[in-house]
Amino acid sequence: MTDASPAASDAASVPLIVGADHGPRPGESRVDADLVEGLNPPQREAVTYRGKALLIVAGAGSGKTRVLTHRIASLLRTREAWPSQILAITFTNKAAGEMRERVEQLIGDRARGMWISTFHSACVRILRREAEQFGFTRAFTIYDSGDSRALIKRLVKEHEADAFGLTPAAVQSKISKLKNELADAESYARQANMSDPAERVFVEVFGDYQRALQRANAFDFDDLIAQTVYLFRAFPTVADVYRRRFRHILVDEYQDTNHAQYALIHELTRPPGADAEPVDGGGGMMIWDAEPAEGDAASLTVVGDSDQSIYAFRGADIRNISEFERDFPGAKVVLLEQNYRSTQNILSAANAVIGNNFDRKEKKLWTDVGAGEQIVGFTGYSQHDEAQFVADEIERLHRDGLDYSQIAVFYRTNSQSRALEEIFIRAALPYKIMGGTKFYERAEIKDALAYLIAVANPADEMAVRRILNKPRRGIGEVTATAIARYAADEQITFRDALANASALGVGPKIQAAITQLDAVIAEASDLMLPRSGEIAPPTVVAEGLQLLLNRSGYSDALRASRDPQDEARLENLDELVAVAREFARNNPEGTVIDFLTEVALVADADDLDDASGSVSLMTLHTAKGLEYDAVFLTGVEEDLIPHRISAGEPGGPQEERRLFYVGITRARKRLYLSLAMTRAQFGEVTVAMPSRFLQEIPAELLHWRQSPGDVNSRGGTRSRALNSRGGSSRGGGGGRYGDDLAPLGRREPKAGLEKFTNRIPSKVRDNGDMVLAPGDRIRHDDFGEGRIDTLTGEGAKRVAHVRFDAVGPKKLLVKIAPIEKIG
DNA sequence: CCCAAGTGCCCACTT
DNA sequence: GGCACTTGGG
Repeated sequence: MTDASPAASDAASVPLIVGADHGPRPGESRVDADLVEGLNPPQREAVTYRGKALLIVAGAGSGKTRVLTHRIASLLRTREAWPSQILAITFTNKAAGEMRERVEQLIGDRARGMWISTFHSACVRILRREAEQFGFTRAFTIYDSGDSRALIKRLVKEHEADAFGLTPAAVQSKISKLKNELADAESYARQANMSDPAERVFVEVFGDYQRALQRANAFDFDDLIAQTVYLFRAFPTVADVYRRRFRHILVDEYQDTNHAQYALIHELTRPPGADAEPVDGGGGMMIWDAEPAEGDAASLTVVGDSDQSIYAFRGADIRNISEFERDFPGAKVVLLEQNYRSTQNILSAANAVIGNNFDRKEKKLWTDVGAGEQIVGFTGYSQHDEAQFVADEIERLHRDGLDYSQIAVFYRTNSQSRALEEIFIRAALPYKIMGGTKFYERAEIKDALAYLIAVANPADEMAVRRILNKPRRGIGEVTATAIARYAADEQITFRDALANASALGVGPKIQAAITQLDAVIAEASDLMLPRSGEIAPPTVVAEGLQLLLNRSGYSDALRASRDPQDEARLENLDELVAVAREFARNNPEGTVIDFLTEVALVADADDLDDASGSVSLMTLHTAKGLEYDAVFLTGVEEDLIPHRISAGEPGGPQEERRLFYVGITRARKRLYLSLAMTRAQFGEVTVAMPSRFLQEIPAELLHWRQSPGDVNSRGGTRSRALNSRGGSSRGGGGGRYGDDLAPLGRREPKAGLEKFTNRIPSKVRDNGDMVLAPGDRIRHDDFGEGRIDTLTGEGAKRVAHVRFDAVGPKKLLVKIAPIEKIG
């Protein structure tokens, strides 16, 4: 950062925004006793410290949310700050909601007016206010990754960029990375190697992309942050408005901030007036000019834990937190190490695992609640087996009195949820998939939203193009191009060109269709866009949406369809209308723009509290910040965690370890680590190996119900089975299995099947080199008799396609299916 | 311009 | 094993 050398920055100083009639009284920094009661000394310090910069290094479960909320509450209660002077940034909307709630619990209505939101939401608020300053309108659209991908795809095609090896995905990710670094097409071009044709084309696409966004009056996700930074840098007086307003800035999950977010925080914590033209006018006339507040930077509190940094893939820069003290000389650092969440066994496992990351500040979580249960390990034969174990164990926990809502199942990749779901449905276990809500990504929902955007932001050509032929109106690519050309010739927007269908030189039928579409959008606009001065009734968004869907024929087309899926699509649209109604209830003055903002930014909105009574399923990333009595960490396999793709990336395996660490530390009382020996991927069965992270857990902490060695073993390897407590010998590799990771394919039939007394023993087997041919009859333990149709794959992956007499066709992995040849 | 059938590619994580 | 995109015939 640049010089943060506020003249006044000693600890007790109080922000000095004193309005004429209201404002906090300076000089009070008493913190009410109840706000520090029950806090340990470092927590207390983190709540009461008053200085310009505070870093709270908060280990997992160390009560950081409590500290943050109490800190905010104390600032408000002592009147050191008004709510409107507080900006608290959280990582998710959900976390923001919870924080607001908890502050309100502490101090009631006084909390109203705080900005507690994500980076993205905060930036949208700022950008909507200031959009006119730099060529946008406050009705701008927010493009999600799908939207920008569609746009980039078109541009890549136009530039024939794929000829240079530039795929849309690669271009998108490169642009995103650059924006997170605050680079734009021009600045990138200046330092790019422009003799490389691929670079030249990329720069062109990047530039076109940005111009297209501008023309569409739209920002992509990354722009929301970056453009706010540009705005502040280009318009110091605008920046000063927010610098004067936000006197206390608090940032949660600071380890996951990227450079743009870091820069934004720095812009906001610069002393106001430092780089502004002195606003003239004789002095004293400015709203915010009550004080010699010039030169007084806002106070900054950041909370984070570098061991939980898991978003490097989207530009998170761990240095933001590790170099905080250098960025903010004189910063206070408070370390929270006492854990109030988990048992010592869980913490010891977590400490042991994360200790393998080099280049980290030593930090050891501890608790005084005692050792607790051992961690339970289980190796399933397949992912279904593994899921069955999870389901059975959950049922047992539930029978023992644990509520479903206190149980969570984590996995590395979203695709792993399928097997779990299948088993859970069969077991009638109530579950809910958190995050990963694809609701707003469904085609019909995106279509409906595009209709709304066509009304709210007619400049957004992408949205209008999207609905042009939905439902089918006979308007294809040719017609769309004609419209675009006409719009360009006449210097009007694509949307306005629809009003002049007769001038397009298209057939009468298509003309009529265009005119009809234009009329529907116009009618909805009349309804939904409040005339100046008027405030539309809150129901107007839901009504307008309904109108658009009905009058456009969209709903009718789905109703008339014979595709059974279209019924579900209709239901989804009904749900969207219901969301709009709910939105109106919560935001009586909410406009269609506000509604679109919410659905664009709140992807996981649905999981606020309706997970009650259900087991929660989610990715490890989604799990961050949450906690459960019992946690199942599934798919603990090489290539999954650490993920295959991470292996080649610098810092990849370390980040994967942190992810694993995050998963472990979510558990309060019980932790289960499970894996499968085989896993179906891309419709093909592959052999899995135990994750290297498993051997980083001290053997005495982990009790294997069924170890990889148990499933895998045959004579001679058992003693080296992974941390095997069941194994008779622990000699040799000391429980390590580093050289014992050969896929089970090469195993021979083994002795000692009787040892698998715990679960599904009949399925744990190895058929060795059973030779099968099409036409052979076999008997399966569960499916009965059947006949082999075909065989595919080789070796351990050899698959038999079998038609069973009783249950029909099935695919079986020959190597290990519980089958025998008959006849 | 629309549809059905075929093929290629893919599945990291998210605001 | 599933989706997105292409292709060829109405």
